[in-house]
Amino acid sequence: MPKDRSPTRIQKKNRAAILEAALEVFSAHGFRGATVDQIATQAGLSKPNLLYYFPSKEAMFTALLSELLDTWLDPMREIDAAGDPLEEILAYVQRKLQMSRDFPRESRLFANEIVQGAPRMLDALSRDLRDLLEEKEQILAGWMAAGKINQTHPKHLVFSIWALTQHYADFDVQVRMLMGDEDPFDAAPEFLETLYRRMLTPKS
Amino acid sequence: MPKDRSPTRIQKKNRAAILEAALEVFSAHGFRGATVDQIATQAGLSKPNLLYYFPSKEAMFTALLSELLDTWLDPMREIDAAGDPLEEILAYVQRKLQMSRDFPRESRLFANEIVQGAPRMLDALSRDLRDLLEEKEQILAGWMAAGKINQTHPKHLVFSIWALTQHYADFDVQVRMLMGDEDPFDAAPEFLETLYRRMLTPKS
DNA sequence: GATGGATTTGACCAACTGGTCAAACTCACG
DNA sequence: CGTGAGTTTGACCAGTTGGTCAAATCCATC
Repeated sequence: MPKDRSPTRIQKKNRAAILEAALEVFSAHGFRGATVDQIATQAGLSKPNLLYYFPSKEAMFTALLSELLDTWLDPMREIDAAGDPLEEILAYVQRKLQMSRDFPRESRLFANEIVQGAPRMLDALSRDLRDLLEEKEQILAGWMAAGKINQTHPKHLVFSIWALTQHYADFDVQVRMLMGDEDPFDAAPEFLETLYRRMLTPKS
Repeated sequence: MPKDRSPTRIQKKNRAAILEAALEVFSAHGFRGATVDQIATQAGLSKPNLLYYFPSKEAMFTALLSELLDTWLDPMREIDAAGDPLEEILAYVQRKLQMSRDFPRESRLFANEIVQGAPRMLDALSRDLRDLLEEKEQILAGWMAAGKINQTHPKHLVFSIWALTQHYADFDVQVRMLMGDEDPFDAAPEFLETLYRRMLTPKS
């Protein structure tokens, strides 16, 4: 294992290559389904070399998670209590959808883990996600109480945004199989905008 | 492997026990993450005995899939072109939500497989699901053209129903972690009814 | 209650997997 | 350049896993 002094040029390059390869392999096969050898091959390194940089397969996984979770939650952090309620929500939906388009592997990494009970992620989630959701839930509830958007269950509203946007990344093969030539992401932005606009625009 | 004559009492019982155990284990760990030994223990049988009834782990998985897929698609088959459009869709949403509540393991089994690219399921899906979706899509498009429900992308509408309802089964641990004591399925039916009613009720 | 097919299993195997280690190699720096 | 820390790897190991097989046991039928 490399010393934890300031990382050398080589350390930086190899750690990055390993995490990139780990993302590729873990997101495609899940933790159990991925092998260290697969990751090594993908990274262009030998297996013992990987284990020189990370003490174990599990350490690669958790390092990857903690690196990604922050970025993953950023779109939600941007929801601004001072902004226009409906537009804030619609913009969040579009940011989240864009994440599914640009980072499908990250989405599938989380999906894989959560579907299987999130045994290696629940701690991180309850640490980072719980408070964030609570905060934004307050904002949504405030907007509803003020009549700025239609009344509905704030938590379920957030879940629905997650479900609808991540579906395009997590179930990509199914969606593409059923859509044939058409790119799902062509119509998705408008579909979701319409859905949430109709759902949330208060009856004047 | 038992003869494929009419199955004996014991064959019926053991095949059922194995498939039930396989559902439990595959849905929790995915195909690669599940071991034959786990399934055997869960079924109360020995490992060689499992392999007497199914030639391989893969055979157990595909047998399970083909047994479940039909039931899984039933709620969609019930959509009736002759019924009241909005009520037909709302009823479908509720049926699908009920499936997530009553059969979360089945939902997670499919989710696990599809997230990983559905290597063992894509054939079955494109055989059974493609035509069914196309048929119901026509019905939805007809309703929209007739002004019975609001205009929107029919395929994305169906995807949204799948995403929203299955989310409660597939991401169960996350949802429950964030909802604390409250049972997600208490408010979900009303939330989804409201969502689709607002989205689809045509502007009079 | 005998008998032959159906069922069950302990022992086993080869392949795979995560991880170790000592030896070899590379590279920044004086 | 020499040198020592940083990096890489071939060989290896122990545990796990899917699957086999011959022998043992069970059970429906006559």
